[in-house]
Amino acid sequence: MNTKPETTIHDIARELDVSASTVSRALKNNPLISEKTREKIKQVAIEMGYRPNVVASNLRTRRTNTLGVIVPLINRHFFSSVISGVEEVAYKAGFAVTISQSNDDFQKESQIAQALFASRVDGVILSASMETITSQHLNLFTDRNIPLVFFDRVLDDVAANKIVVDDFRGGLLATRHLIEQGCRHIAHIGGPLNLAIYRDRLNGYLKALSQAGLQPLPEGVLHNRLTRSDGDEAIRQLMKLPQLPDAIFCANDTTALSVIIYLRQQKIRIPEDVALVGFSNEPFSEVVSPALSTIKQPGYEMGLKAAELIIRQINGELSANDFTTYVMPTELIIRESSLHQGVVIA
Amino acid sequence: MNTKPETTIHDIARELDVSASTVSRALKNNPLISEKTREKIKQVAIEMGYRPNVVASNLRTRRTNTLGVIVPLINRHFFSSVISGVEEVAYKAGFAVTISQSNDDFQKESQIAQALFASRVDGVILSASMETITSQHLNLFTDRNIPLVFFDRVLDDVAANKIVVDDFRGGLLATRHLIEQGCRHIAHIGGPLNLAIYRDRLNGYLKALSQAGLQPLPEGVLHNRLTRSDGDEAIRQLMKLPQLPDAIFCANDTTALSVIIYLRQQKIRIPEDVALVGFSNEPFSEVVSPALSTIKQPGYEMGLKAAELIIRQINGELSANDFTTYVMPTELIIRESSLHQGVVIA
DNA sequence: AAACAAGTTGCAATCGATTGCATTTTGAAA
DNA sequence: TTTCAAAATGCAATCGATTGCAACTTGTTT
Repeated sequence: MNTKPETTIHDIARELDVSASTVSRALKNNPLISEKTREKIKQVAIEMGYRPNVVASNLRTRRTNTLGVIVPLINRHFFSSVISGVEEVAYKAGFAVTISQSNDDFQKESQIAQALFASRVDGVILSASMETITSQHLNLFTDRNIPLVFFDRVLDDVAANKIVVDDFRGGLLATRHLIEQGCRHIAHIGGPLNLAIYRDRLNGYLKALSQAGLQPLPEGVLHNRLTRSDGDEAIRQLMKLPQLPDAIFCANDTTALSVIIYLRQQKIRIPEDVALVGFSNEPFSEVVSPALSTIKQPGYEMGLKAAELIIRQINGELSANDFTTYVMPTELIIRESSLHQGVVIA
Repeated sequence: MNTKPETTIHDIARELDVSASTVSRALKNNPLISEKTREKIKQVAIEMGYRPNVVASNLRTRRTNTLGVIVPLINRHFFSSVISGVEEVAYKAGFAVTISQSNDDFQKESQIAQALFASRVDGVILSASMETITSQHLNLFTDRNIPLVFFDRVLDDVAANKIVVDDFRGGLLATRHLIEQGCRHIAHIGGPLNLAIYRDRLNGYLKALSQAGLQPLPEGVLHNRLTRSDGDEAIRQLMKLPQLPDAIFCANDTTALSVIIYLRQQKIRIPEDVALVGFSNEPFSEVVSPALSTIKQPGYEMGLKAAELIIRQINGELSANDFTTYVMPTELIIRESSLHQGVVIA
């Protein structure tokens, strides 16, 4: 009933009257070992139900073949897509993936970093919390040359490979599109400005406006943590302004959804009275009514890339002090929420 | 520029002229060590930037403080919610969480099991793939008393703690509700019958019908893997039947969404012509148009429970051969897609 | 047959922490 | 001061795999 005893290389060695080193080498297909003994050893290993003890191996080799991933919230489509991509690549390369969520709490992010460091992951893939301003908590990794790859919510002051979408262009395209629809009083619900992605989206928005000779809506540029309730609060605030917005560019789909729900309640028409563009292309965006225009972010592909990069860094295939920021393409998806011609899904 | 050398307990021991055992005990707050030396040791440990080598500790203690989680698809709201719950509890208890996805592929599920086994996770939380029929691949764990907890897609023939929702009751409530709305020709798009949850949902559906003296729609009970395209195919098939359905109970929201989109295209009204109930309460269900009636599944809470159970098993707090199936409550959420009175969101 | 290189295998230390048991120290009682 | 239990510390083996170096087998070449 209890655990059957584990077979070790020593047991196999004893069985065949060879040394443990020979067994170790044979199982690793080391060419030093003759084919004959190698085959025999492998045979016996199977018969004895041997499983290598990776923990012992890890101790000796100082590698864990484990990647740490820190995201704000696992349970969020964009992030779970990235994780899915990371897992896919990591699995094929023989790495395990350890996931932790910061809940957008800097304190927890730091503690997770500690924990991952203590557990000696070989590399860390990270998207920062909404609260993250400093990067000292990551010195643990940078100090010891433990590879670090950022995605989406990257930190400017850390030298590392980074994967982002073209947030500036996203903001630009979204806003320009709204302008083309005839909107002139365009508000923006943005994220915290300590994070580059939200600065970039904001700047894209500002650029599109200035290119069209327009001003941002006075008091109409808000910044919060972009949750459902933040969005709710923001839209209430916007609808109290002396000059009402005729369009809103939201820095994520979640707040755009809050806007849709609130406006629907208030019988304010979308897009006729207020046009709307979000960011991220969450699954609900396509099916919400009205369908939400948004900027597509290739989460899964970003995950693939992040994993590829970190594994190459771990394997020393990438220069250790020459980092690149990979900009993935964004795409504006135009749906009902911003279409003034008013095409309705057939 | 390169990695600074690691401090070990031996370094600390040498520094203070004590033995490594003393250091080890002191750092673990072992009462054998006097408070005075304990304090001194901790002090020096901090000064020297000591970090315990968990790998060495794991080797010695034969524990990894790691939980393995296998889900069909990370990037799916229900599953990522469960993972989120697992992570929450695990983190607090000092466990790392390793995630893998089977992509609903039995082959991959088996390989993941192998990998988790090899990496010596302390316990495994699992929701089976659509293809999983046998459970031999899990003998690895059961043979060696490695705790296993199933959730949602459980396997009948494995003795383990299991967490499910009341799928039978879900199917019953959903179907009964459709009957109460006046529907008489109710179809069902279900999942593979090798999985108990889909059998239960089907049986709930059948029970509700028979209680009302109704028959299942002839040729109107389909089984597939419940993807978007499966749903698409299924609804096309149903709409070719001699007796058209006036309602459909879908075993998940994904296929229900396929149905909504197809019927919308065909200008078939929901719920007037065909009423609809899904299962799982995905985030899009609330906002799709028409809003989808569905059965709520408490994913996050299931994750919390799964983690709690497996950790208690690992710690030997639970009898090792006395297993329970925990049935979480389901709740019918009634929305537009099944409301014949036709209340529209205000 | 001697000599030597190439091909195989083994020895033993190492990775760092843990722990049963032995030993030493401390302090109080006799 | 002696005695002895209690308290504190150290010894050394252990967890299982890896690897530089030494040692031993082959087989080939003069």
